[in-house]
Amino acid sequence: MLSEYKHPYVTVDLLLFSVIDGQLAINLTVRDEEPFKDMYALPGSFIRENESAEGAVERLLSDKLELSGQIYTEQLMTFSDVNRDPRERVISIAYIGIIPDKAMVNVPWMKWFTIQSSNVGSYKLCQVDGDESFICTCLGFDHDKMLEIAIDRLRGKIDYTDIIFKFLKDSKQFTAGTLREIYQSVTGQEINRGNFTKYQMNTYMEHGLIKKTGSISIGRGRPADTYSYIGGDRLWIKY
Amino acid sequence: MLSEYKHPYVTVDLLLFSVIDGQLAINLTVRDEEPFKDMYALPGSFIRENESAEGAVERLLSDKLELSGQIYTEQLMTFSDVNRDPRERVISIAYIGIIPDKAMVNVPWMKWFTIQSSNVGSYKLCQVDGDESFICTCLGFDHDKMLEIAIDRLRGKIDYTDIIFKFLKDSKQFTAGTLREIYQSVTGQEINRGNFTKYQMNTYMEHGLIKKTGSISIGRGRPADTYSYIGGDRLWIKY
DNA sequence: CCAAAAGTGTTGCTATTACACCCATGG
DNA sequence: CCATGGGTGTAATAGCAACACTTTTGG
Repeated sequence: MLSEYKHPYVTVDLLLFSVIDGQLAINLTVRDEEPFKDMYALPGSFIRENESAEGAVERLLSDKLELSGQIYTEQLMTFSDVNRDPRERVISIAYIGIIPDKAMVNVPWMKWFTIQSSNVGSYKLCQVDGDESFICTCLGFDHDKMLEIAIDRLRGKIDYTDIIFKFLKDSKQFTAGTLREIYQSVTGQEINRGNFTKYQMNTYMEHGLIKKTGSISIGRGRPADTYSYIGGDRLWIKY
Repeated sequence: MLSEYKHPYVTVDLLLFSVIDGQLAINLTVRDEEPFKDMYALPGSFIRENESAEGAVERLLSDKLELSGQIYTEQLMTFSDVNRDPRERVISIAYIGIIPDKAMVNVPWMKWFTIQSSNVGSYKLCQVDGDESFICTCLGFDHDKMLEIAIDRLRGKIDYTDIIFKFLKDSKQFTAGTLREIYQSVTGQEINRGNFTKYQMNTYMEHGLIKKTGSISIGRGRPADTYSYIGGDRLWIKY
């Protein structure tokens, strides 16, 4: 015995993001039991004896979300308020996850909600593909707070890391326009098209994150240069 | 019972920083029992049933470090590798703390070590006031990793938050030179004196973090304008 | 009077922004 | 042939870094 105190439960909670129709979106599940029954909340799981928090997140991704393959995740922060779960003392380690396509989550109990920045510090969640398209203003537990912090983190990191590329459906073949749409969806603000193509794409290239493929993409309007993400795991720190 | 799995121990570990003689320094304690007996490690404590992680950190500060009053702390991240403690399964939530003066810690079991950036990703720790002034290259548990991450965090945040002011011995009366010394100690690189006074101090003022007191500080050379920190709790996000 | 420490000004460079112009395609 | 989307150029501006010069004190 290292300490005489009762051990808390420890869980991981996952904030899985994607971009849907030009808007940042989060994947939620409706709670089917108390507490917070019938409210939406983040998917989560208890950490088992023989796994790390990262391991629990991986298991959560494959078991509850039925997502296979490599999914980008990073730790957000840990929430430990004594009464954050009304039943028992539960400490939760929150993780951010990013997937490029909402269709990758293919289980009926998970729903996508687009995130609209309304007032400062609060968001409107609007269900995607919902027959009802209802608006959700409040999540179970302290998941509202987690969401706020996670969005701040995403917005902060999009300028000096390579997380933007985790949203790409095809990271080996994409255009500046595609990347710009993601950028705008995450930050919630418009960025000049010409400048993005010239400077942002150029900076990515200078840092060895992407390269031009040489081929072009066809569609409406002038064909666009396509790029390929080659930037392994390393971060890109500006300057 | 919410889950059938054995609960892990949960602790907080504290990375308490200060600036000593123009160098970033960290407060460590020598371990008096296994594992890692006689090695240096971060001070830590188990989280009790009725307290949050923040509460445990406060208790750690007052009980083990005998620090009273308001100390700046922030969560770093959580470490959950299954075997990070060889005895039992222990998850640790690491916190960063900052105090302005090494003399505030006044217990014999805590020692200060200045941090010298040597190669990339590794640091040399050199004991302060040590009769021996020995060099420590390795800490117990995964505390080396925690230290690395914490230093990165400090260096990253010093440019766009107000943590620099937490190092000030007297936040109501300080000079640009004092602040510049802290800046250089934390980042480990020199910054031009004139520019710091002109631009950095000006930017702090424009963001309402500090104001000129009107009085001047005397000493060798031309008296310096003094400033006062007025920036409450809020962060300062550049631009 | 001189060294030390501090405030302030100048200059050039770089990054960012806004905007304009032209290009290549599909319908 | 024209709307649409994409590449590229230009000019103005803002920020940053290096450096020089001046100011005010203590010894």
